Amino acid sequence: MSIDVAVSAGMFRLLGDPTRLRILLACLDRPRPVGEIAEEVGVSPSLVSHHLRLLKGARLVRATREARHVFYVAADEHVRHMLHDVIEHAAEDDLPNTPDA
Amino acid sequence: MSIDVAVSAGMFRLLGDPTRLRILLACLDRPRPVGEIAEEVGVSPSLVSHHLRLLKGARLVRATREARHVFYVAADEHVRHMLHDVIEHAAEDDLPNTPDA
DNA sequence: TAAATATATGAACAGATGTTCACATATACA
DNA sequence: TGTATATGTGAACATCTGTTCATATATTTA
Repeated sequence: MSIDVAVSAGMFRLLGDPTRLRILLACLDRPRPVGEIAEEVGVSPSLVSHHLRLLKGARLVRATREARHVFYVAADEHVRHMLHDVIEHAAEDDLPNTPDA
Repeated sequence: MSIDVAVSAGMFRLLGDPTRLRILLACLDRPRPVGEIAEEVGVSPSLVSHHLRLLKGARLVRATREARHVFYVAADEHVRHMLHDVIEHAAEDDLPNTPDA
């Protein structure tokens, strides 16, 4: 009945790389081909492919082949919601109440 | 107006280590002293201290000194909510629909 | 089949990261 | 002050991880 910390930490670790997080954000709302993601994020298609493989392995994205292109999307609403949530937290400006250094 | 990906990724990276995640979970609901956390997680107080410093630096926990002990708690409801959310996602059993390897 | 486009993969390297250990600091009490 | 308890810190080390580069696979069209 205990929480599977390893699995949760694994997910967090994947989201912990800025490049990989940008890649996931790039295909958060609609399916997008690897090349397009690579352009938007500003890295090589090869690197995007590497990262997408990890994200797919963790079920954070789904892949769909269509002709020469492979489209990737965030796996489900849960992923979208989670991402939205943390981004919101990160967006909070530094509060003035920081008592101790 | 763009998302601060670096900050979000930084938070995720911190949560991405199993030991550190366990430490945060140990003081998620109520303030707890370092030694107690160390015992529960099963690691040295030194290591707990190292990790708590990082968590504190990211405002994921708050520290309160009380006599010889220093109590740590999850910083706010946002952190608690976020953690709860992802753990829930991780708890989802492997779905049977895994089309392609 | 051959060529072109799109994506995937493996090896290799540099840099980051978690852990340990020894020691330092802080607080309380005799 | 001196001792005991609780926590913090720095260096050192082994391991992990992101990135690059070359190359392989897949798909379409000529």
